[in-house]
Amino acid sequence: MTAPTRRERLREATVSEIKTGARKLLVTGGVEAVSLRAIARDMGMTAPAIYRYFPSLEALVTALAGDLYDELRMRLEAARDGTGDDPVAQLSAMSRAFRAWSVAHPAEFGLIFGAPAPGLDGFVDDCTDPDHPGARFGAVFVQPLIDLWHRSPFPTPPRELIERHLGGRLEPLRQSHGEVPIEVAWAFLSGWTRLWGLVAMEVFHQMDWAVTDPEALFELELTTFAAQLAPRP
Amino acid sequence: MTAPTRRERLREATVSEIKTGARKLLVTGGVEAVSLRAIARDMGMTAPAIYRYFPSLEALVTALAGDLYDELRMRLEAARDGTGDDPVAQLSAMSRAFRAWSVAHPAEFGLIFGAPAPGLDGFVDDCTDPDHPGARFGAVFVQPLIDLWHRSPFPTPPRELIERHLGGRLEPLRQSHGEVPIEVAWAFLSGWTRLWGLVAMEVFHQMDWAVTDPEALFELELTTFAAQLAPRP
DNA sequence: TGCAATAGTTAACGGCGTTCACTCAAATGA
DNA sequence: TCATTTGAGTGAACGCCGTTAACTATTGCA
Repeated sequence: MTAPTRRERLREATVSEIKTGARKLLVTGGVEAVSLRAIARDMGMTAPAIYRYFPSLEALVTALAGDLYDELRMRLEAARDGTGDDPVAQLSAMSRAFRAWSVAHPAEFGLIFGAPAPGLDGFVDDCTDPDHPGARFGAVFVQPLIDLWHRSPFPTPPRELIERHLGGRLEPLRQSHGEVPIEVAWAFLSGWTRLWGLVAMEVFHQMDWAVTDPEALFELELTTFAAQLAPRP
Repeated sequence: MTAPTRRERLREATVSEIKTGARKLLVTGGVEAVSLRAIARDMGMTAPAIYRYFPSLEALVTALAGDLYDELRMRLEAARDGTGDDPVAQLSAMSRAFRAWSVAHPAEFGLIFGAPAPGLDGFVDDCTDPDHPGARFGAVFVQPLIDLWHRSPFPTPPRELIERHLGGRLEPLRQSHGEVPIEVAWAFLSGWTRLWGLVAMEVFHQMDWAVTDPEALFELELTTFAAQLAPRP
């Protein structure tokens, strides 16, 4: 581990300048506005120069997506750490932070959570690797659920029903977290799906036709979902 | 209302040939593979000719999206009509049909339910119009829920909680269906969000890292959700 | 028969990703 | 110190793309 040379520092700076330019284009014009020529133009360079840093536009977008996962994950961790040690409160804070970031950054949300561009399939497929930014992100929700389960088990569908449907099909999830009770695995999947669906529908404007204040619906759903995590009677 | 002239018939045929070509490209290469030049090439035409039928590529894609909404809605209606008159059974059948179509047509799903392309914002915004294909689609789920509610009310969050959060914010939904009890409006939003989220996560490969058999998870969620629609004890 | 509308063409403009051959400055090593 | 290698960046080119403009040929109708 040696100190970075001058060249490495310059290179690093250029890489992040490219990413910054790409993100600016992403925000202002959507993913299809991200072009090597536009990035280079904004940097006072020519497009082929970027190939010294990324092998293709697609690779650049993939790298950007990874950064966005990390940024979002850190927001959630901050929200969690800024809350007491009640798992339900932590999960609520994380859910609000997730929605807040997503609503504030719709283009970025669309990039990492929307329909995968044909070329990005490789990126999302590799999510099986626990070091993948996407997997690291998802994992943030698992630990509080495990804590909550051990503290006061919440109601779930009957264990044998979960077993029957998901029995051997959760290896990926369990591998990344060691001992995950199957009820917790179910709760994670069910809860993350609901959270993601609610936020994605808002960000993608899929419920404008029915609701004028998506945040109100979000808070209502969060309230009822948190109530379902209360200990069984 | 007069019979279509010969010219109108030819024009109609060309329009649908264009759409067919566009869909083929959508399926094989994703939305970004849909190009006027490729469509025209496949038809033995030149690209500018398409401008006699659609004012822009974006307009063509928007028209295609409308067709897809209609196609999907008709699948759901067929599933509903092929089931008895038990609303819960109808809703289950419709949910399965929704997942089946979506999984079988990921590119089409991505077009109508994914991140709206910057230019398509107008399309999704106009969903407020009840004649919009998207609104007509969503409406299919509402009637069975109303029937069910009148037959045997299902458990919901306390009415005053719904009122407080969603009180005046459901005009669009209520306008399109006249008398919709607020509990039904909540159930629709909550249920549709869960269904959409679950299917979208599968189609967008957002849960490959955790689950190997998405259909199993879907059936489990469907089972538990249907159970929640049982009459209150 | 003649006129107007329609469907199609070619050519062109500017933008895009990407490749190739090239230049020039910076780091390296004898 | 000086030659050499490495790396960053340029400009031209290829083949895509959407879109516009000017133009031609055909169809339908009065």
